Amino acid sequence: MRWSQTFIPTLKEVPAEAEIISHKLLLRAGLIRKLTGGLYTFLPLGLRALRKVEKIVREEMDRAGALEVLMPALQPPEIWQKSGRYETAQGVFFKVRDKAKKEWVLGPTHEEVITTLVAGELSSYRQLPRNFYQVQTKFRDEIRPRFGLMRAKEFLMKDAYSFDISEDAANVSYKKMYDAYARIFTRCGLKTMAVEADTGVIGGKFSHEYMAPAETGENEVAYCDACHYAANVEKAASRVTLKTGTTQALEKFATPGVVTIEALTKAPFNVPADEQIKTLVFMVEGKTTLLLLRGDHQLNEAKLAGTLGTATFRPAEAEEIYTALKAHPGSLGAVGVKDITVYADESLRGMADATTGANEDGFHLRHVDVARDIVVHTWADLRTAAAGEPCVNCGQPLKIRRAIEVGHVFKLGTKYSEKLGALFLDETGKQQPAIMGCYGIGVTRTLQAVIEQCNDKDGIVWPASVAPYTVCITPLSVAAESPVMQLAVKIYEELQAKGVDVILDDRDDRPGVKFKDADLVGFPIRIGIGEKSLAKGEVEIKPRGGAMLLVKAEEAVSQVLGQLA
RNA sequence: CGGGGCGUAGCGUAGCUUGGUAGCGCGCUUGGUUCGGGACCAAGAGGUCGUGAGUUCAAAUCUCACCGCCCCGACCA
Repeated sequence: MRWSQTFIPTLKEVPAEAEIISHKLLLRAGLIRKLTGGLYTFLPLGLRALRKVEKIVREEMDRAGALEVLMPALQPPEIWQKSGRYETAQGVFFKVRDKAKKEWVLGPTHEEVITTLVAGELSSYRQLPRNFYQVQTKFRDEIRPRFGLMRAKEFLMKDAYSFDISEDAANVSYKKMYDAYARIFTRCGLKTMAVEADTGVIGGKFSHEYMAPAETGENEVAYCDACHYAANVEKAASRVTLKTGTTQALEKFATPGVVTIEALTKAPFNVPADEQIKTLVFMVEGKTTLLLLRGDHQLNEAKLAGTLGTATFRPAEAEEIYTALKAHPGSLGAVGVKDITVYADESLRGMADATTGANEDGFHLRHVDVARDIVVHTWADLRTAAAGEPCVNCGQPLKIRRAIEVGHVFKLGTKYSEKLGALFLDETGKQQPAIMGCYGIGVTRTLQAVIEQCNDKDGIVWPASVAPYTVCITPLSVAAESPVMQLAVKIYEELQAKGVDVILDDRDDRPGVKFKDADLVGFPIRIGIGEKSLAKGEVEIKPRGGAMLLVKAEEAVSQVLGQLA
């Protein structure tokens, strides 16, 4: 491609709408343009890079034995009613109506469609396992689209769905996808880590997320360098360091005006936060519920949802709290509480000599022995793991870093196959629901994650595998009869003949403009051809972010091919 | 939806407090000089100042409503 014949609208200045580096570079390098919030047009260069990510995804999915299909983006609400997600996924749908006023939904995901297909087409264990995938536009009415392609209303996703006859077989399918994902991201030049994840509203038994570490990521990952434990903080566990003390008689003491953990740590009380019990009041499906945590710990709502088996809960209002405990927040406790369900975090098990609210405004209790003084209905892991806490596996301190979720693999089980009738006959002639897995990669998000990880002060530094063009030839004179341009065209044609994606910057611009643009867009290799070096029979080969190499003109093509190999 | 910020030419912005001819840089057009890291000179084109009401002799500027965008939180690939 000749630069003058394509469309690469680079920007010197950063559009005000962009906050993070990858979003700025997507706009500045002329890869995308915004139509409106959360909706973007891919320009020729951006589309080329996107297609390269897609190609890698397809190759690895095919290699893993998945079969490509293409499902409708427009879906009937009936299948969502069948699965039960018409209600639970309510918030994400874009809905449309046809001429007859019938409602349709734009697909946010395709479990319902694929399971309906399989229900009709597969009926014997002999036909399984099967794994279908597609690369398709998804529509989600995101609460808050942001960061360009990172979270958009419409985005390109690779989704795959596996169907198996047994748990063991399903685990094999899961592992295949898990491994394929690692290869996909590695080939895209993206550093990722697979972490244990919460399954959320999709449901299912377990899942892993592929996380691309980046300061601007929307997720936090807890991980251990010593044993390679890694989990989304929504899911991450840490070991408990037991705080025990001597058991003495309960004692109520006055704490006028003290309504925070923090205040109680100060003089004259001096009670360390990790010796306090934090009492939270939640309304769980309409029922008042107490949650107990150590004073220095934070509630993890994803874990709470998992423990409760429902996501229908909220912090109680002030009046509800007073009605239940006859005290206001800051003086709450669970000592002596009856008739209210109490959930306690594991870190409190066996705790003694603790301090907690007395359920009387202005008073706390000390010398609390949890086992002796509090009736706990359910013990569970309810706290958010924090950096420095001991790893559940090996006890070494956990670290926490931010990351971008680029892929997610789920072991689903039979939730959808049962509801939508994806049943098969086993060897004994017995009807069984297929065991499913589902697997997603945000293709557009992956592209942006690559840019977020691969850039410097001058622009993008593309991995060759996903660069829109791998080589940019920059002749400093573009007059057709000039030796510089003639050599440029010759090298251009030779590289094209070798199947290299090459762009020839034939614009009649000053060298500085061309160099800056090439750096901004970030082509992996730039071949500079100017009169000075050509006088010595040499051309410049400049890897993006690497050192320039002077080579004989006739060796340029083989040099470049060697570098790309 | 809650909290915060912002809408002025394709992009980045000044002007708004204290109402009175809409300004600058980049980009764009034409001509000339330049030509190895975002050139220079000259002449131009381009604006319903987000929209609608209101106050006023007069509104980018003051008031109200609405719309849109960005950031923080809940959601997710």
